[in-house]
Amino acid sequence: MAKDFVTRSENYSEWYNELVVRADLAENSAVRGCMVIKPYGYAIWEKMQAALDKMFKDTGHQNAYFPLFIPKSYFEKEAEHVEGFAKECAVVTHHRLRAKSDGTGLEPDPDAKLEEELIVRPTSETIIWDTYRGWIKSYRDLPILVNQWANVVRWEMRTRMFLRTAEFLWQEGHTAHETSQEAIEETKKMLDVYAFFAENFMAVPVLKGVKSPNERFAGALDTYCIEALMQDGKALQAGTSHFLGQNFAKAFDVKFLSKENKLEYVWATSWGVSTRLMGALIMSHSDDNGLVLPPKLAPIQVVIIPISKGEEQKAMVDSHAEKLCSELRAKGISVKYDDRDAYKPGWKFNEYEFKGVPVRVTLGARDLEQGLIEIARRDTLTKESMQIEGLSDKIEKLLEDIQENIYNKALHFREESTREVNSWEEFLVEIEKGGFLSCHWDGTPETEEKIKEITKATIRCIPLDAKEEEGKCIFSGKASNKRVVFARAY
RNA sequence: CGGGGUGUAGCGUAGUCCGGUUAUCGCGCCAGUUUUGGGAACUGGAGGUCGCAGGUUCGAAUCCUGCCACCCCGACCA
Repeated sequence: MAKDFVTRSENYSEWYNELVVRADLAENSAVRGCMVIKPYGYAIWEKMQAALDKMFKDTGHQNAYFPLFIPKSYFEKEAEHVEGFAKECAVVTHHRLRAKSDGTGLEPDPDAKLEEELIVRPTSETIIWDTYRGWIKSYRDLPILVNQWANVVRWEMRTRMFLRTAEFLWQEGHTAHETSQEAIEETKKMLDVYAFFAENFMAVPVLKGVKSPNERFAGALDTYCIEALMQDGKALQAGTSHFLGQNFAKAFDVKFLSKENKLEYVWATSWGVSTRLMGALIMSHSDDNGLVLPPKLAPIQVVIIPISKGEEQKAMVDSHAEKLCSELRAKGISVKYDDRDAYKPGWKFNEYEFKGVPVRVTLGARDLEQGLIEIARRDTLTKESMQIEGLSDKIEKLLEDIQENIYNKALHFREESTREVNSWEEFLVEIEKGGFLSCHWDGTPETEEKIKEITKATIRCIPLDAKEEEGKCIFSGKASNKRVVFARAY
C-alpha cells in the first residue's frame, strides 16, 4: 500500500496532482503555469511520440519545423481564428534588456521595441499557411502532408500538470489538398490514427465523433475528436482533427492552378495531440497504489529485484538476473535490474508499484534453490511463483495480457458509465453521477448553451457511428434524428 | 479576472490570536555499524533570508501596509 497517498474517492483531483509528482512524472516549475517534465515522465512522452511519429510517416506525412514567433498581423487575417486565441497570447514586444537607472535590475530597452509585436505561437496555422503560399502554385504541388513536433503557449488562467499548462508539447499536422473531399478524408484518416493510438498503445478506449458548432476549433468548418472518459466520470478531449475548408487559404491567399487551368483556393486540415495525452493515460488506469502504465508505453516494462544474504547468494542471484535480462532484451523488452544495496526489497516493491511498472520479477535466493521465481503484475496486484525455465516467453505473454486487461477494464468502465437519457428530469439526475449521457438534441447552439449554463455539461461529440433514430430533444422537446453525447469535461 | 484559502528546512508541520532565550516535531538527506522475502534499526551529523518588500517596536515568524506565488470554486481551454 502506498503510504500517505490520498485515494481517488477521498479527493480525485488531489490524488491526480500528488500522483504526478510522487510517480516522478513532472513537477511545477518556478514559471507560472509551466511544468518541468521529469525524465521518467518524459520517457513516456518519448514512447508516445515514437509510436505516433511512425504512424504519421506510414500515412505519408513528413516532419518540418516552423518558427516559434508569429507576427501579430498574421492573426488578424482569419477573423474566427483570432477571436479564439487572442485572449491567451504571450506577446514579445522588445528584443533587448538594459540595466535600470536605479540599479535594481533589468528592464526592456525602449530603443529596442519591435516595430511589429511577435506572438508566441498558440498554434501554427497562420505562419504555416503564410509559408504554404510560396510552396503551392499548381495541383502538382499538392497534397502537402506536413507535421511539426513543437511547443506552444496558451496563457491559461488555471493550469494543471499535463491537462492544461501554459506551455505544452504537441504535434500539429497541417495538410493542403486539391479538393474538399480529399481534405475531409485526410481529417478522418488522422482521427482514425489517433483513435488507434489511444486504444492500442495507451489502452484508452475513445469515442470518435464530430464537435457541435459551439465546440469547434476557431477557424474550422468541422472538428472531429476522440473523447475519453476518466475514472471520476469526466470526459477528456484526447485529440482533434480539423477540416479547415478554404478559410486559411483565403486568409493567406493560397491558390493553385487546377488540371482545368482554373485558379482555386487550397483545402486544408490540421490535427493535433498534446502532452495532455499523459493526463489521459494517468487518469484512465492508475489506482490508489499509484500509477498503472500500459506495457507498450512503460519506460521500464519489467523490473527485477534481487533478494539475497551474503556474497555467495548474491553472486548466484546476479547470474540468474543477468541471464534473464539478456533474454528479455533480446525480445525487445525493456528491463531494469535494481540491485542497489541502499534500499530494501520492500521499499523497491512499493517504489516500482507506485511508478506503474507492469511486471516485477523477484529473484530470491530461497526460491531459486528450488528453481522458482516470483512474478507480480501491477494491473491486478497479484503474485505468482513460476518455474524459471521459459520465463522470458511467459513474461512476453504476460505483458500482452496486461495491455489487453487494462484496456478491457477501461472499456468496461466506460460502457457502464454510458447510458441513454430521454428526459430533462432524468438528465439533471444522471449528469451528477458523471459519465457519458447519450441524448437527443435539437441541433441548436442555444439549447446546447442553456444546458451548459444549467448543468456545466457540454456536447462532447456527435458520434460518427450514431444511428438514425427519431427522438425528441431532452431540453426543448423538438425533433431530433440522432443521439449526441453529453458529459462534464476537463 | 471574480470569490475563498494557504505560504515556517527537500516534503509535511508546531508556534501566529495574546511580540520576548538558541524556531518545534516527523519524514527525507549525510557518516558509521548491524541489516535485506512488502516502505529496516541504532548512534552521530548537516540543513532555516519563517513567501518578498516596507513599516511599528528596545525587540517581529507573530502586529500594520503593499506585493508575489500556490491551492480550491467560477469564466476559458489541446
